[in-house]
Amino acid sequence: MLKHADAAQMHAQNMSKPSGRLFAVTDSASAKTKAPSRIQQRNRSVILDAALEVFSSEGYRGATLDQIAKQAGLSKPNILYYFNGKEEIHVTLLNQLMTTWLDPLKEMNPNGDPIKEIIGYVHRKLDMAIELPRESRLFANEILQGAPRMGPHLTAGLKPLFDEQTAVITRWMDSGKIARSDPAHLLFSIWATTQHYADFAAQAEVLLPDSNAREQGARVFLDQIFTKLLTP
Amino acid sequence: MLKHADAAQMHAQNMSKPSGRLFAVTDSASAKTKAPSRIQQRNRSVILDAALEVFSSEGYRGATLDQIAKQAGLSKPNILYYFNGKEEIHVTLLNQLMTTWLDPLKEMNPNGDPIKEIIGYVHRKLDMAIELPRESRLFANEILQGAPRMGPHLTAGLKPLFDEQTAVITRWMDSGKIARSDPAHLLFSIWATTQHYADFAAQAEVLLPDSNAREQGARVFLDQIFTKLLTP
DNA sequence: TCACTTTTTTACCATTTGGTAAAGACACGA
DNA sequence: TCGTGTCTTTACCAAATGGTAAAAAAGTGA
Repeated sequence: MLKHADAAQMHAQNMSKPSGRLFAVTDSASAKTKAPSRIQQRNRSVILDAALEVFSSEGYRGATLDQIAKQAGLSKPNILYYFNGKEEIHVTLLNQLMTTWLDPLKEMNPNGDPIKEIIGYVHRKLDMAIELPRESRLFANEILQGAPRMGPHLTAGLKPLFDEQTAVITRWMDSGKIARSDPAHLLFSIWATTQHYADFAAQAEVLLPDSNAREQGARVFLDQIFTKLLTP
Repeated sequence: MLKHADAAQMHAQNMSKPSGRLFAVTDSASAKTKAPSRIQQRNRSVILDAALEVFSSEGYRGATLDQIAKQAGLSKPNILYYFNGKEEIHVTLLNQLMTTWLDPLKEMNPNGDPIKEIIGYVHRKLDMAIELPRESRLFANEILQGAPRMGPHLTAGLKPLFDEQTAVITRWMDSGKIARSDPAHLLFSIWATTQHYADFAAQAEVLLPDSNAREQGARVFLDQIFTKLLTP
């Protein structure tokens, strides 16, 4: 536990590193780290991709550095050369994820046609679940576990956007352009139904084996259920 | 890894146990184990309850026997006196869960009023998510991880019931009593929206802190969305 | 090519974790 | 109350796991 404290202090004092370990670029101010080399960029992203694979299917505690190393095609110490530890890798992934996750919601345009905007959001979310199932599961794992390392992100990142967009939806309802229903639960139901296809894929694959039919069926169904709900 | 094989063989040959370890009552035929004592019944259920708590919030690999022991108020070796290992505890929980999980779906009556039956199912599912969040999360964890120890259960238990009930729903649609939509995805959406309130509670609590309002809002919203979908 | 930095490997370590052996405490019917 | 079987504790262990030190290898600019 002292290791991190030591490293932080060294960094603050801008001391030279005694051993051959790269510095985490986590913080912002002071001691500007020099631009990452090509090797660094490549390996960091290889590691993050491998870690995404492992964390998303095993959860944080279930994932091991050995698994990640194997998946990345690197040795374990080599991985610890690029990241200060297992947790730092996980946190990095979570930080990246937050952006990806919030983007589609941001794109909802208050001035557009309400039904089109909301259905469009449903489609973007479904596309994400299908194209980025690992990200969806990483998120699901984190929330399932009580969001131990994402709590602040939810409060600082998601909550404001959520409040903003439920307000937009409320205004749409007030104007009579869509039928009235609880905007918060509307968003919940969009998240739940779309992410279900990534998070519960193991189940869906047993019950509806044809993956093309499943995707197509999901799209049609979600279109239908949300259109019916929203149509005044 | 030989331990299990040994134990299995010993059991098959009905040999007497050399050490003071209780036998798992996993199998059915042969070697009828004598009725469990009151202490045994109590402790097994205390352990299972503790394990449910821990497994559901940490996942299988994230959970440790020490955590379970502490939660149960027993020593680790004591726990291994009642169960042959971590996995056996987990499997026992999963087996119990399967029944609980399938029951509400079974209760859907083919001769009842279609909309009432389906909405009733939605309510039962929502009640379960709210009253048994640990079970919901245990299930979610297992499926998220690719259902490594539940795959057979899905195929043997859930799939037939799923096929049966989608057929019932299809007949209801054929008869014109409810609007047409994909029955499989209808069930998916019911599962997704209801379990969401247990599995993503950490997120929902940040976005909609008042738990009473949340539950009530969920009930009203789900009622509305599924009624609108089903009404011809 | 040479000196210097960055990257990778080898060889470890301390802790955690699932699990065991065996002795001791306890319960209870005879 | 005594003996037998049930339950619990103490004291371990081997493997797995996150992490480190330091040397070797590979790049790289001059």
